[in-house]
Amino acid sequence: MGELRMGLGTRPKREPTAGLHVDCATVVQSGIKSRTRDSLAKATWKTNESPSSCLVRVFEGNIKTSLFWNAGKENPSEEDKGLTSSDLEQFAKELKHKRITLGFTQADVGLALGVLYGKMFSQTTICRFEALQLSFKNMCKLRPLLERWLREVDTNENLQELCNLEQAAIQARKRKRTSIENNVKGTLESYFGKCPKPSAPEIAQIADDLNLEKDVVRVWFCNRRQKGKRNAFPGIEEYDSGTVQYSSIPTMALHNPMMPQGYGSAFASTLYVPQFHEGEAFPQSVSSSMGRPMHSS
DNA sequence: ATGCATGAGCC
DNA sequence: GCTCATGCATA
Repeated sequence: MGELRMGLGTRPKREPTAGLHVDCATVVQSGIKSRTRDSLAKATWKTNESPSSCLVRVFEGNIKTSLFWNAGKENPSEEDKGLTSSDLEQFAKELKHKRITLGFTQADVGLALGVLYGKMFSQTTICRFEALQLSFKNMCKLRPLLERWLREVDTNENLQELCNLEQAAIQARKRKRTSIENNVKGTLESYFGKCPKPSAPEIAQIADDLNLEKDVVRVWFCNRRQKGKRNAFPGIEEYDSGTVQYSSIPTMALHNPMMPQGYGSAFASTLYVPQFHEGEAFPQSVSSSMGRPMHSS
């Protein structure tokens, strides 16, 4: 059961290299794999086989498909290369449309990727993919997998059951989440406006001022920077870390003359803009006039 | 849908 | 100690 937890219960470790500690050769020889997708799940589901043993088998199948995934990684031709942002934009729409049409949730899709290809993703990631809120590179990387799901989901009636199975194996993992008050967030934003990359002492100072833990502040800045780059599809950046010109947060994200045409509304709408609240560091007008036009779904 | 957190990889 | 990909937890 230890192995099972490793594969399905715990967060998948960063990709290929150390992710799978099971002897793949052994698994490959077991000859279990592809039948999984056809009838195994449905059959075992109804035959009283314990979920765990069934899952072990599903997992074994995954290992082989993950080999496929790993192999694909060495073939960058399809990744960053031929993909344009409008390709991605269109694909994301198609994905979402089909997903909804077929009655799948974002979580279902993430789970399905795990079941089918051995690389599971969370609802969060699928959501961000659909909303084009991942980095360009990340989008390119995920697209092939989702594309395959798009094609295979039609011919795979057992998918839903497999997903249900897998879901049952996911145990609740506890993690803390600090909640930062809105006014404090506003202050952090203003600090960020002056300096998006504070040094350790500066972080300590800020933490002290705001009565937060240093780590919380550090992570907040990391996340804030990442958010600024999240939609950094070629040509778009919220701020230029090289040319020190941070001073007025709101304005920098405002008009972006460099916005490539292909990005259109979807990208503009996902470009992050700080949200300020009443009585905070920055005038409401700036952020509210900017808003996020149409957030689908 | 999004905020805060984690961890691998890198400098 | 940072970036980046990713996800739990929650609004």
